[in-house]
Amino acid sequence: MSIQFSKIARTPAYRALASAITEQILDGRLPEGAQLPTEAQLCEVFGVNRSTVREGIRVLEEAHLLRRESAKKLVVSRPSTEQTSHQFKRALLLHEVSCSELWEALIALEPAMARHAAQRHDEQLIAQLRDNLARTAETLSREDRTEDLDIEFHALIGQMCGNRALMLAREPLSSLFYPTFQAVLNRLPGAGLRMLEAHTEIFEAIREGDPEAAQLWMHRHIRDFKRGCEMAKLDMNRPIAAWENGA
Amino acid sequence: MSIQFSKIARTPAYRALASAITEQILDGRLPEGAQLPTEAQLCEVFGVNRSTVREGIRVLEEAHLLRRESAKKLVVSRPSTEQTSHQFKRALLLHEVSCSELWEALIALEPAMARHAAQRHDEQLIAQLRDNLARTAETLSREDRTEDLDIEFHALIGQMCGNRALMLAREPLSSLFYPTFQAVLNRLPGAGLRMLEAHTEIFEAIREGDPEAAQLWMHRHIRDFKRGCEMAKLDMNRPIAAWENGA
DNA sequence: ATCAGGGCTTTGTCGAACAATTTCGTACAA
DNA sequence: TTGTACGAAATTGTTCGACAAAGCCCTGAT
Repeated sequence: MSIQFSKIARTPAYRALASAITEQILDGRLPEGAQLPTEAQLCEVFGVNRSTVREGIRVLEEAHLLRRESAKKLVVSRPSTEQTSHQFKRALLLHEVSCSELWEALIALEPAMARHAAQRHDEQLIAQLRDNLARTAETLSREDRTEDLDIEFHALIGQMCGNRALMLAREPLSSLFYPTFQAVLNRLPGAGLRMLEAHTEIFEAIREGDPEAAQLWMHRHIRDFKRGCEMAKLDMNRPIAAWENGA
Repeated sequence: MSIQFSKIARTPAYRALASAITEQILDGRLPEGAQLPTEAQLCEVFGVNRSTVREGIRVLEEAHLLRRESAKKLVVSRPSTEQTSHQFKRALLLHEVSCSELWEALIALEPAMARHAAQRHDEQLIAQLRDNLARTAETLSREDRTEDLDIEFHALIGQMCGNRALMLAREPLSSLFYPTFQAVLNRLPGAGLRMLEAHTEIFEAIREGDPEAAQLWMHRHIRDFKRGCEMAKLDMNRPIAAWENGA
């Protein structure tokens, strides 16, 4: 019988350093906002050269576990919603996920979020929603950037439902849909008005604290959108593409 | 009137380098699998020192846009499902998202996925599901690692629905729920059997290609799980915690 | 006490070097 | 001609040392 050997794991020092710090962050020994030692001190602690330390820090910065607060203050951080959502978006983009895949995910999430939003009463967010509707009505007459207000409307509902897991999952999907929104609104004359009507119904349901109605109208709204895509002759099976303001 | 100045963006060279390469990857000039020049060549191209080049590469590696294929072969990569899902999980963990938030997201996603799964006919995945059920039945008598099989069952349905957006959103949520599954199964004697029954119904619906039934049973299954948490006296408002095998 | 200035610290970047390992090319053997 | 083994070159991971620029702190003058 022969002895079994497994491959020797050759971990570079910069990676070992990054892992060591990551571990301390994840188990709470390094809490959010804690300031890290200087590069020179890290050299001593880990017994490696500054170049190596710096490579390790790059890794952690990109993972958003560290960030620079000022030019020479490196602190422990937690990945922000935007950062996480940005990573998610990029992955979906590179995998060339199709519009229908996105849409199927949205129609699962958005109605649920509207439902939860209706169960909360946040006067400030209700006011923001009202304001959003007013601006939408106004821009409709000018045929101008309506899609931005659509995105905003749904984002506000996301905030209102107060569920970070849902928010984190929804935001990238919604934002990747932007070019499609744009296309539908441009090609279908009645789409903007129809959108405003649906938004209004959803808003009313949320304001009155009626989860069922909010969910139902949101479901209709999203379903309608797909119909809009079909009427605008958009190919839902084509992969989504990045749009200028953020990939 | 005074001239307005905006802050001068002082981008470090390693970051500029990372951005330049990222851009080329995102717009397709550097396709998946393409091999990058050596560090020395990158030094020449960008006119910076090798240390700087290396810091830039670390950034891209951590973003999973580059990976080492062999020790000295650096190729363009797209973030894998596991990598993206890992980032997502870590973010949810660090933000101390509560069990009920996770659950609300899952009950929005899982039934939709079961529905889509029932609309496909993948004999191989159906066979895998059948096998999973058999193993679940077997382990039930031994009270042994049933939670692993639960995770696997839902993952298989995720694969079956064939929607990568849904899969990417669901996987981290499900996996973060692991310790909770475990707790419920340990504390509630009948929970394992009840789970198996629900899985069986879902499986049958999918096998018969009945989307409505698949969705309905999955919904019941997830709803039941919350009930299980309540009966097991688990506090759903407590933040989720990492479990040993992967944070 | 407040403010300005100067010195120290720290980061970003550079250049050069070396060990270990991989890859390549070549010469040799079948 | 093909296959193989050896040696050389290339490449990465890492170290050391250095310097400019920018930020921070302390002190001294007002």
